[in-house]
Amino acid sequence: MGKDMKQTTRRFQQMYEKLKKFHYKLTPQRIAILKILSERFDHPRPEDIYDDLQQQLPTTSPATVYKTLTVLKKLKEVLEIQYSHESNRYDAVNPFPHPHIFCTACQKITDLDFSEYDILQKKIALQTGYHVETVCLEVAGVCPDCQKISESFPGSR
Amino acid sequence: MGKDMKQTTRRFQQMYEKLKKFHYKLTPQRIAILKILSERFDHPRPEDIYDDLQQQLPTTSPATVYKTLTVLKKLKEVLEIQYSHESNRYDAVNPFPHPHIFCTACQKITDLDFSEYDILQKKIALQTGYHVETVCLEVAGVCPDCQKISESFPGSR
DNA sequence: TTTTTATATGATAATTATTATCCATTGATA
DNA sequence: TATCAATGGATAATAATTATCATATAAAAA
Ligand SMILES: [Mn+2]
Ligand SMILES: [Mn+2]
Ligand SMILES: [Zn+2]
Ligand SMILES: [Zn+2]
Repeated sequence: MGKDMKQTTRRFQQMYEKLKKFHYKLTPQRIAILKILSERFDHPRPEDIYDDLQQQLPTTSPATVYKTLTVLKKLKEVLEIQYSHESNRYDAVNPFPHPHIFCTACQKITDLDFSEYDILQKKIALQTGYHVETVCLEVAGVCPDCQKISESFPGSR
Repeated sequence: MGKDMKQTTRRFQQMYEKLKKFHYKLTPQRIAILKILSERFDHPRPEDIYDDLQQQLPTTSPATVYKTLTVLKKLKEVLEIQYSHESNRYDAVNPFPHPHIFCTACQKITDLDFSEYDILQKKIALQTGYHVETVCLEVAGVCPDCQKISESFPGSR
């Protein structure tokens, strides 16, 4: 069993227990969604989750996916990444606020490992006098892999 | 003439000249929208701009507001601040990318004067190897004024 | 185990911001 | 002033999400 597998199982169990603790019903639909969420490291959209779900429970409705995400959001078991007039993306693997970086070439969303993110909140609070609640840092650019490709095919974009 | 007035006039002229330079027609609708945009420091939504516009040109359509904003966006004369499933907000007073802070109590959006924003891009590029194109930093919290109010009325929120 | 019941599901409609379409109008140029 | 491509306005289309509501069901109670 790989390390990802262990992490996946643990996240599934954490979410399962959280739902139980707060007396939400553990329906087959919800259990399937939890499993999908715990296995997807790529910040899926509701429709991505719905597509996966169709494999197992073909009668499920998209509304159920949205409703389950709403519940998990309330319980802070999934992080919602909002995009204007595109579908939201969700991260249940790491549900705590963290920054992301989006590659405009290959469209991949990756957790941004930016060491200073955690102290940003304090710095901003100090400089502005605000009581800071959320710090949303979303970066876009071209990933190293895609830079290599565009070097090999100059002028292709 | 106050300082804001001078700044307002200058921004109007800058936008006006930019449109002219790129051979966009200077219609009464566009001129009115430029004036509104140059005067509003509060990051208005398209519907806010439309409401103001109704005072002067009551037959204007919301589509015209959207189309004009699209043009100004392309010319980098307005900054679009995207909100998921809420209206976008626009800043033509300072059209260059900059961070904002939103007060969750009074709903005010203010330019975040965060001195380290400009170097964020380089730091992230260095740490990740990405060619960074945009850095979106949007903070939410309670502004100093609203903190005072909630001290005077403890437990009111 | 059966009964009960509050909650969840699924089908569908509603909502909302934005974009697309299309024809009549008009600003800019000659 | 005549010309014409660009623009405006009315309206339809789009797309993600949320609301509604009758039916089904997980879980607690009997
Ligand atoms: Mn993430
Ligand atoms: Mn601003
Ligand atoms: Zn890439
Ligand atoms: Zn405030």
